[in-house]
Amino acid sequence: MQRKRGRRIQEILTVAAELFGERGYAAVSLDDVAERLDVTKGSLYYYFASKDELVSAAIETLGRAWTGRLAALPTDGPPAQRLRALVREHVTVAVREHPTTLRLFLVPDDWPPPQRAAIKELRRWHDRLFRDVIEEGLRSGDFLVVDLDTALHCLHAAMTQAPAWFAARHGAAFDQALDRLVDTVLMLVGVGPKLVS
Amino acid sequence: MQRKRGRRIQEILTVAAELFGERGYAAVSLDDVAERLDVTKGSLYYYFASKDELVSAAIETLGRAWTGRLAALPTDGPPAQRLRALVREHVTVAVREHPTTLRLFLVPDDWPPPQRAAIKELRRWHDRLFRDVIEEGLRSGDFLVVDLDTALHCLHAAMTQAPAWFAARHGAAFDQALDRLVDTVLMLVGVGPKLVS
DNA sequence: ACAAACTTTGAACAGTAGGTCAATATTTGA
DNA sequence: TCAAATATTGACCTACTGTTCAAAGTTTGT
Repeated sequence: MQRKRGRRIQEILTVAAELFGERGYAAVSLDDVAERLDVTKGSLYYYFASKDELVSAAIETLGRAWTGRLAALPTDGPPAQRLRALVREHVTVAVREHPTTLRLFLVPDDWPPPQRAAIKELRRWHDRLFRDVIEEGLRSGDFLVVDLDTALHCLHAAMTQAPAWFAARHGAAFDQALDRLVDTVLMLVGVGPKLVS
Repeated sequence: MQRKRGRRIQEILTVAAELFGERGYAAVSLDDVAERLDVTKGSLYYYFASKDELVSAAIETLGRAWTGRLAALPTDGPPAQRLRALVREHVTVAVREHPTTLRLFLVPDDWPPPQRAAIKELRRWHDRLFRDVIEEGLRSGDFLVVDLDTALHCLHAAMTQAPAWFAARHGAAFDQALDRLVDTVLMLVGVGPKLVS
């Protein structure tokens, strides 16, 4: 059945994304991937033509799922509420479901050129989602930034690093940390505690 | 002469820090390092006993120089001014003098255990510098944060990612971008444009 | 000028990497 | 049940890795 093949491929991609996310492209061998799947290296070549193709597919699958989660959030309501939801969802997905894949978004230079394009497009997608909300908030006067691009950079940086800080927190501690992160990054767009400059 | 040996070692460490910063530990071979130095791999072993020892030394040298630059900044004046100076210096050093070494501070998991300790201590040092200034600002009422640790995390994330954004900017464009970054991250501690929450 | 100290080389070694493939095992469909 | 399709193996190849080291080249002090 084609179904079965699809599932097997998905299994492989999940494990691959995990490993590459943990240790990076160069530090993970196909033997490593195969071992975690309890098969031998040769089997991987039955599904993927090369290491590059495997990692490309892993990145794309993961990115598609992630972007889908963010795009599924409601697009109405006040900008501050929407931005909070976006940040919340992004970090939650990162920490809870893909705790080891931050590297994909972190250091594009880590990856061979063929993969960089895919990663950059993924980042562009995410950027779009956040940019739209912030632009709306700026128009409505709910937000205030020094510079939109810079604010987005900082926002993205904070979220990308978050999984590393949150790795050790679970349950209530995680929720608490997430609350604080959301409130803190909202300050980047002028929402929250105020102070005269 | 011992002087000459010291200089040679320094040359090697500079090149090594560059390369490891660019591509990470696993992706850089000793042949790569040797090639950029126009020597053969064997020569490196005359100065360093192993790849690990070389990379350890590179990290330590770089970290010492960097921390020194930050610690040399004046420790008087209003907190906002001091924090601005710290961010400015940090990003300037990163972009102008060590444009390719962000990885050292970015993904500790990239490095073998022996090196992680050194990197973490380096980060602790940096954290101290920024934490002290922010704490002073909080006491004096100049700053306002949701949570000190979270604000520091965000600040650090933004600065660490900065070299990647700034890589393409030179001259006036760089200064402008740096200004915007400094103003933006200052919002994390409640300084700048205000807005009711 | 020359010997001692310092530096670099290049070959060699064992281990591991990505990749290939014929042989084998398993599943599927009729 | 049995042959065709699908999936997995494990041995093998070549290239490259970190590392060692005897030999050769270069600097230095006298």
